[in-house]
Amino acid sequence: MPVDRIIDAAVELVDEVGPGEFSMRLLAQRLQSSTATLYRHFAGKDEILVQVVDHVLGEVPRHFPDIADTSSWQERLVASAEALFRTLREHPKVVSLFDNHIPLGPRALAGREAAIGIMLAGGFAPEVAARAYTAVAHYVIGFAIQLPPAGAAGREETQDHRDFYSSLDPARYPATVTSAAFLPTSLDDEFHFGLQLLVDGLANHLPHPTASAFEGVAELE
Amino acid sequence: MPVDRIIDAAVELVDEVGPGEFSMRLLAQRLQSSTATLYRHFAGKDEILVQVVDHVLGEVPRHFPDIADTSSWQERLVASAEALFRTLREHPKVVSLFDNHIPLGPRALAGREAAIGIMLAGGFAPEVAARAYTAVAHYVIGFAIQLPPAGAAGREETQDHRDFYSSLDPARYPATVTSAAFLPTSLDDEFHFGLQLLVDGLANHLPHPTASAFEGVAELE
DNA sequence: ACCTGAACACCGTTCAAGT
DNA sequence: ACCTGAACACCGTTCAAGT
Repeated sequence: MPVDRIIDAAVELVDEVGPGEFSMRLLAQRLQSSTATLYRHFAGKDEILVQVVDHVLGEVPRHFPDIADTSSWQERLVASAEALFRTLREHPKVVSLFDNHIPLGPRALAGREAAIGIMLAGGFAPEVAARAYTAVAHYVIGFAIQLPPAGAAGREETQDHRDFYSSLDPARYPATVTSAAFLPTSLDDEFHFGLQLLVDGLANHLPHPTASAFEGVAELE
Repeated sequence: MPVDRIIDAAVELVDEVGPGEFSMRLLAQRLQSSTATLYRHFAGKDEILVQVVDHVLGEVPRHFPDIADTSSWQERLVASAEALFRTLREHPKVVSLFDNHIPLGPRALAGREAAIGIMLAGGFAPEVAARAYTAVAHYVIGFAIQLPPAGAAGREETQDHRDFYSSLDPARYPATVTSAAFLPTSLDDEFHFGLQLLVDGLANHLPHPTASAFEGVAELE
């Protein structure tokens, strides 16, 4: 019973039934084996789920568009965050497993290395690069972890939320109702908005402001 | 058996043992009752946990510092996000319950209303106000949900992470190792950095730039 | 009306026993 | 060496039976 076969089946199973319904018995059954056999390869359920997380993170590079070497750090950082987001959207039930710990498996480390490398190459100080990665990564996780389970179809859910907010008592929730009609239709748009905020804010932390948000000021000085 | 007593005990129990170990039997035992009695008041475990989330969100206003009416939208938005973050840090095991759904209970709605109200009062268009709230809320959740369980003591964990990143092979993870030494000591600092990025980025979305990031430009025009 | 013990069909994990 | 059935101590949920 190769370890990889167990992990592959575990990812499939979590994708299908979610971490709540995932059980050692179901996994053993799917592998035509028994639970005790699983315990010969893994210390327990938690260890398997840690490997599931890292396996999914291994799919992130597949979502990277081809980016020219001349691209700005902004384009590269946005592309890497969106690649992570798309990967997590394909495995919505796996995102729950990001609870209570920062993934530290080999694929997670590779992603961290790539993102911090983008910042350093962009001219940021190491301290800023590390903080920037943390901020962006947590934003992506926070967005992904609250996505409704896949079954409900993304756009319908968005519509449901808008309708729900619109239906509230305007006397009690005036700001919520006012803004509800303007909620973005697309989850991708909504995600991209916050991501762009972070990137725009980062431009102010470059040691020697070049292009970007300071263009106007630079020209006038 | 009043409903409030059940919720209070449920919050206590989740705080102590986490959602994983939380069980209807343990809750019934703590209330000197039986599980079947709990089912007379709630449809099931999930419904109780939804109420636990909303109860905890009710504590957010306690973490609001007194803010003068003359404060800027930046100060007010930062204060509200930090109030949510502090609340969640006091209930680290509850944060896992934010999985897979956006809280829509009365306390959650009150928080949403307050934050969007801050943005509208600050002069933002309703569309931007809604997107800004979504971005900030997801950032806070994303940060809070990956916090290690309380037992391990916050600062030690941070130290552990720094040591771990520093100990990696510099040939394989050059950017990670380089930046590791500069990781913030305080989780609050790390949280505040990303939050400030979002707020800075938002200033660019004001319809008529007033004070803030455009000060220099405004003075020169 | 309100509560309960016992039951059902499940868990994660372990271990003696088989090949 | 590798695998397994059966066991242990748990789950969430239900329901007949008690007061």
